[in-house]
Amino acid sequence: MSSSRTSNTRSANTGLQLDGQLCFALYSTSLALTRQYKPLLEPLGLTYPQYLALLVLWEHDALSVSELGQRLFLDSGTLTPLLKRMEAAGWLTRTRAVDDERRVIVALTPAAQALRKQAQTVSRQLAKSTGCSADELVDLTRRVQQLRSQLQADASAH
Amino acid sequence: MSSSRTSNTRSANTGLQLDGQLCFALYSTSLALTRQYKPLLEPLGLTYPQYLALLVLWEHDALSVSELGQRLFLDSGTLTPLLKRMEAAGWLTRTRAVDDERRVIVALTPAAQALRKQAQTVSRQLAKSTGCSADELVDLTRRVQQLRSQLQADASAH
DNA sequence: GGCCAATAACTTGTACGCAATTCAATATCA
DNA sequence: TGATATTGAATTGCGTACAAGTTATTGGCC
Repeated sequence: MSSSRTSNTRSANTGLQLDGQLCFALYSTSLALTRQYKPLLEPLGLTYPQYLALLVLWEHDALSVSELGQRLFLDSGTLTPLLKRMEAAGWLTRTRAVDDERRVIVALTPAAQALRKQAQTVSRQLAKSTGCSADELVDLTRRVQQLRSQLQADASAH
Repeated sequence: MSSSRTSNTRSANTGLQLDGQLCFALYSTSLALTRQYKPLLEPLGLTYPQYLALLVLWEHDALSVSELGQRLFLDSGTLTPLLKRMEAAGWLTRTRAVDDERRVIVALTPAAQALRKQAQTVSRQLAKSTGCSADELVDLTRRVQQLRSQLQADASAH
């Protein structure tokens, strides 16, 4: 009667098996993706979070640190040192906004603009190593995004 | 249809939109999950990776560092300091194996064993904040796990 | 104008991840 | 057996993440 799931011989499921946890699946898969990106980004002198920042700025250049943070779901404590490293590497400039000197505007250099084409190759290679069809990728992405939205809604509800 | 900004639309997809990237969805959602866990684990004095280590050891106590690492997809560079902190906190012991002194066996203390019941509450609360049904969770987990397997297969085929 | 709360970014301290290296213990083989 | 290779942890160095606290600037409000 109280016997739980039919499938999967695992008896007495306490909800604490590592293998069954969505959280761990996302955690370990996200790290695996970063590892997959590394050899592709290393020749360009970029880390994965830095590449994400470029993705945002290629779409919309000249954002403030907090606007960038809203899109990446990261705060200034993470972004400030990351952006300083990217500035030192020559990918972007950081300048105080004239109308509001609290804001720091991040803008791409020509070097970063020129990098955009190579990045497409990186994205395509990654998509290939997932072994998924385009439709599968779109569907899975949407589901994971929806989960993120739900978590954020739940978090802000307290 | 020429260059310039915005284009929230799906036209001219170069594969470089942040929003469309599965990689970023997994990355940001994984971080969001860790943030969600934090207030639940903080009262127990645990971080999320430490909680994952406990999940493994609750299922199978007394593993070597590398066996633990295989299950968590983490290496000794990450685990050694993490396990030392957990040892200092009284959750586990680290002892050299008698038959092979290179191996370090990690075993739970009674305190960590006693924590298992409270952890079930944590897991259940998290599942609730995802807003997903049990079936949805199982399905999404399987898909993400499959993606992880595919990436690892691709990586080892380099 | 002067006071004060809010805001944006920066800083500090802790804890991961991971590549690369080091070190000790074990395994292999001429 | 002794030389050598391999293995398992630990260490080092760098780059995130993030909470908490600091500083400078701005926007009300009287």
